[in-house]
Amino acid sequence: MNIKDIASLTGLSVATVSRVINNHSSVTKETREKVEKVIKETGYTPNFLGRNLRVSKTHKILVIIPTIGNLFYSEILEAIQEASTNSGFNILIGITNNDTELEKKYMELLTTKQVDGAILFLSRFDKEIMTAWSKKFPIVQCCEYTRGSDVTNVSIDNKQGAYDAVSYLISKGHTKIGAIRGQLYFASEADRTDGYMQALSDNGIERDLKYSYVTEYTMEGGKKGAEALMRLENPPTAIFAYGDTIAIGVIKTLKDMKKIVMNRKDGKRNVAVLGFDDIPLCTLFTPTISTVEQPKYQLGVTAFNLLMEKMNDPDMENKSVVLPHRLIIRQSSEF
Amino acid sequence: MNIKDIASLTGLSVATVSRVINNHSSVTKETREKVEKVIKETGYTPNFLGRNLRVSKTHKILVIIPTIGNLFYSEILEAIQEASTNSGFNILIGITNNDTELEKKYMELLTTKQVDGAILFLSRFDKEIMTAWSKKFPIVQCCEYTRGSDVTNVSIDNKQGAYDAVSYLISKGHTKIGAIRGQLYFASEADRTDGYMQALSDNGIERDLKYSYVTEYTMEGGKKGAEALMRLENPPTAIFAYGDTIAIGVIKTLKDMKKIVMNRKDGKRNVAVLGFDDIPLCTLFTPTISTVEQPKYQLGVTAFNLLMEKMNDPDMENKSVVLPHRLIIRQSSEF
DNA sequence: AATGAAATTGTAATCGTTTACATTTTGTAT
DNA sequence: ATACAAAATGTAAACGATTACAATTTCATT
Repeated sequence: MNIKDIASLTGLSVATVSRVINNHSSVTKETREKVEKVIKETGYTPNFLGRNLRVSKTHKILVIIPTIGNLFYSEILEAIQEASTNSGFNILIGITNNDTELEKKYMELLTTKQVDGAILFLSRFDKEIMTAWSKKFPIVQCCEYTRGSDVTNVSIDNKQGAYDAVSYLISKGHTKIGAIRGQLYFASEADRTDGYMQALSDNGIERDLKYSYVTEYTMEGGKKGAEALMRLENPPTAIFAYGDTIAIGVIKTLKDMKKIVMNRKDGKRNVAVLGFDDIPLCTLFTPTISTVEQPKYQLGVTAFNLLMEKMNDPDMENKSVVLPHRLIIRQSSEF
Repeated sequence: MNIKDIASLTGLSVATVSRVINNHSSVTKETREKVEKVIKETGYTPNFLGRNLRVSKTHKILVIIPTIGNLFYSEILEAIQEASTNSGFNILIGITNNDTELEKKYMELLTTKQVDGAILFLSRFDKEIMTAWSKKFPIVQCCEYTRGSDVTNVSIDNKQGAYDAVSYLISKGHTKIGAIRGQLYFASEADRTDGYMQALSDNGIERDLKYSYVTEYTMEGGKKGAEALMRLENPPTAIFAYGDTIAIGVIKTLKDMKKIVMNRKDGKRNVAVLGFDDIPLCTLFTPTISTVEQPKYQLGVTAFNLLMEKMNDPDMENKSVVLPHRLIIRQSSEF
C-alpha cells in the first residue's frame, strides 16, 4: 500500500495525492475529501523512507549523552524530548559512558544522514574537530563547551557556580576545603576547578593539592573520595563535590563513619558537604543536600531551540548561551 | 558526494562500488582496494536514506517508556542500548509519562517505517490492539504484558514477587499491611495486587481496603501514601510499596514523622517498609531499603534479543519469558 | 461565445542506494 | 587455439515519496 495505490483508487495522480498529504493549498476541497476518504479507508500511511530520501530530511535528532543513570541528565533529556515532540522531531539516543569510540560512532549518524542534527553532552574532542563538525552539521553542545572552538552551546557559568559554592563554605569559616571531581572528561569540570581555586585565592587560602580527589561521577566515586580525604592526617572540614551523585556517596560514607552528626554545636566532627546540579534526591536525602542548581529543564529546551535555529539556518553564527545557576543551601553544608 | 561520484572517480560502475561497500565476495582484490582508496580519500559515507529506502530497513528500534527519571527504567534502557549498539541498531526513544496519545503517536513510527521494531514498557492497550500490532510489526513488551493478547514479552512473575514480599512481612508478625501502588497503568500492578491479596488470604488475614492507597509512581506519591495511611485510626505496621521510588518517599515521610526509628526493640512506633525493583538508591538510603529485585540488565538484554528474533522471523510464534526475581531484605523492613 | 488568467491536476524526473539480470573477462581443460 | 564454466563487472530497474514544469480545467470578463 503506497501512494500509487491511493492514486489509482482515487483515479487521481500521485502528485495530487501527495499534495493532499502535505496540505498544499492548491487542491480543491472535493478531491481533498475524496483522497482523505480513501486514505482513511485503506489505513494508508506514507512511507517516510521514500519521503526522507526525497527531501533529504529525517526529522530526527541525535542526543549523545554519557549516561541516563544520573538524574541530572535524564531530566534534561526529558526536557529535550518534550520540546522535540512538540516540534515533530524524534530523538535518537546515544549513551556513551564516556567511551570516545562510541561517541565517534554515534556522530556517524550525522554523516550518513540518519539524523538532521545533534545535541552533544560532551567536550572531549579537540576544538578543531568540534569546529569542523559544526561547519558540516547542525550541532549544539549542552552543559558543556569546547574552549577555542566555534560551536553553538548552552550551559551555566560553571566557574562562577563553583566560586559561589566555595566562597560560601569559606564564609562559614572553612579553610580546609576538599574537592571531589571527575576525570576531566568535561570542560565544566575544569571550569569548576577554576572557580574553586579562584575562591580560595581570593580569600587568601593556599590550595592544598592533597584536598583534590579525582574519581568517577558516581556515588561509588563519592565514597572513595570521602574515604581518601578523611584518611588525611589533616582532613578537610568541608567537601565540594562536582556533582550531587558524588555528594550523595560522600555523605553516605561520612554518615557511616559518623563524621556527619546533624545539629552539633561544636562542629568538631562535622564535615560540610556541597554538591552540584540539584537533582531531585537532594531534598530527600538526610541530611538534605546543599548544591548549585542548574536549570535542567531550561538547558534542555534551550539546547533544542538552538539546534532548531541551526537546522533552519546552517549559516547562522554560533551562539553561546549562559543560563543562570543558583546556590541552594540546605542541611548538608550547615552545622 | 554520492556513490555515483565514487563510481566515476574509480572508473567503475555504481554496482561494484556498492558491492565493495557491502563486502560482497564477488569483487576482486584489486578493485576493492582501488575503491576503498578513493572512499578514504574523499571521505565518502553512504547515504542511508537511499539505502534504507531500497532495502526497506532502518536499523533503528523504538523504545516506548513512561519515564527515564526512574532509575529502574534508565538502567534497563542502558542495557537495551548496549545490546543494540553491539548489533548495529540505534534507539529511538519515546518518553510518554503514561500519555496514551503520545504512546499512539510513537507507535506511528512503525507504520511509517521509521523503525524496524519496538520495545514497549506499557500494557494499557486492549489485548485486541496489542495482538493486531504484534501481527503487523515486530514488537515486544518489556516488564509488562497484556492479558489475553498474543505478544512476545519478558518480565518477572510480579504476582509471585509481591507474594514473597508480603508473606515475608507477615512472617515477621505484621497483619496490618498497607500497600501503595500506581494507578493501574500497568499489568504488573494488577499482578502485584493479586500477590498481595493472595499472601494475605493464605495467612488468614482479611484485606482491609483502607490499607490500599493509589497514587503516582514517584517519591511525592510515596509521601502522600504514607501520610494517608498513617492518618488512619488504626495505621498499618508495614507498608508494601509497588516501587522503590515510592518506598523512598514513604520512608522519608515516616522519618520526618518520627515513625521510623531504627534499632527499637519494642517496635511500637516502627513501620516496616518494603519496596520493589531494587534501584541503586536502595543501598544508599538510611535505612537501606528491603525490596524485590528485578533483573534489570537481563530484562533489557532479553527484550532486545527477543525483538531481534521477531525481526528476523516475523512469523515466529510469540514467547513469554519470565525472569527470576529475588527478595532482598535490608534495614527498612526490620526493627 | 470567445478570451485569457488563475486554479487545479498530471507527467516525469529525482533523491541515493541495492540487486536481478546481462554482459564481459578470466582461467582451465582439451 | 578453442570451448566453456566461473568469476567479475556493468546496466538498469526498482524502493516511495516530492516537485518542477506542463497540461488541463475553471471562471470571470468582454
